Amino acid sequence: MRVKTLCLGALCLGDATGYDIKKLFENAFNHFHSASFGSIYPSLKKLEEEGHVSHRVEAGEKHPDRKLFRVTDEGRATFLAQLAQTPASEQLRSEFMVLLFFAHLLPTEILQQKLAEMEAHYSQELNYLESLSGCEGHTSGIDFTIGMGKSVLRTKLDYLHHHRETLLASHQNRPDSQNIRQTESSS
Amino acid sequence: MRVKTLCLGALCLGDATGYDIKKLFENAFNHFHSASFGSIYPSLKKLEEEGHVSHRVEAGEKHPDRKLFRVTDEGRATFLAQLAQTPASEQLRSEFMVLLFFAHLLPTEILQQKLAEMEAHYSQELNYLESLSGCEGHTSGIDFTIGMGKSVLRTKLDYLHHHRETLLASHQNRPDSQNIRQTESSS
DNA sequence: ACGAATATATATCAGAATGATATATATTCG
DNA sequence: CGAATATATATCATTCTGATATATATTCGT
Repeated sequence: MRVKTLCLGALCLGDATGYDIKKLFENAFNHFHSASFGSIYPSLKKLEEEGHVSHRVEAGEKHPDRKLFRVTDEGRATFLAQLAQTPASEQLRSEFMVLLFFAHLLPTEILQQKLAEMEAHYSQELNYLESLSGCEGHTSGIDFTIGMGKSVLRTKLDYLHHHRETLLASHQNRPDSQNIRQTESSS
Repeated sequence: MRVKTLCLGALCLGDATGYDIKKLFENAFNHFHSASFGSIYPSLKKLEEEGHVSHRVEAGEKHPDRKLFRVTDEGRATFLAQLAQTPASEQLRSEFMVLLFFAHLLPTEILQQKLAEMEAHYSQELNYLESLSGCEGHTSGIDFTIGMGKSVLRTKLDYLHHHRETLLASHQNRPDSQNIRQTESSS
């Protein structure tokens, strides 16, 4: 889904600045999507050119230059249509699994360190999602994403705990574990 | 991790063409990474300019124009160093969860359809990973990624099965469910 | 009270990646 | 025997990221 569409959706929840939308992505969308300022601001510009949103400047009050965007009726209709047509899909991008894929090329101590690092990230994200569970005002759909996110993270942590030692043991005994430093050469 | 680095890693497993590398990403990396031809071919070009890989043309045999790439000693060392420095991290991009986040704006039947669609994808990917488990010749690291992938997919399917009906029920009873077609207007 | 760090806020840009498209041959399959 | 699929390389417009620039307000420790 294009960042443009995502911005339009964000504005369907209420008026917001580009900065506000970024914060929404960092908070509510945290565990399943992200977008940078470099895509948000140009998106808002295009949305306005297309008549999907309008903006007024809130100046003077606190900070200057607060461009508060609002979705138009036409923009709202467009978002609804695009949303209904968006296929349900997911794509994981895991540097962690790339590391595991090539783990036989790494020293065991580095592998150990990467596993610990990933575990820490998982725990941190689980904590975050658990803190979100406490909050009120969530729709049932949002609760579903949080609940699913928590279940997945618990599964990942469990998997890590149950297979960590086995992995490390077989990594240390892997064939070629000496060939990392000396590649085919008999120094 | 840059596609350039990923290509270098792929070539550390054996000589390959750009096409072969794409196939590797589609098969072995399937559940945790992807890359398109539009990034692979330019990456190989740059890697060669930098002296990390070399190539020879395999012509005549079957198809013409098979550019078979091979990593140089320097390229292998570079990849090992970059791999060890890569932080363990993961990023999910889920259109499915975006749909759930905005589910209150959709008719219940569409939501139902999206849930079914996602379930089908999960099942399909689980089947694929289970077929990979049967194969031999995997390092312990690769087995770990497959095992973790399977566990996560089973958790997602379980979550879907256990919360589907509850979500659908509360979606049908959500406030504003009539306001989707008629926005504040009393036609 | 003061300086540092952080938060609010917008904007641009180089570099990277996607997804589509073009081109061409070989193989498989009904 | 024609269609579809697989093999193979390459380019390009559009999109996105991550970094950088700019400026003010607030918070926090000392």
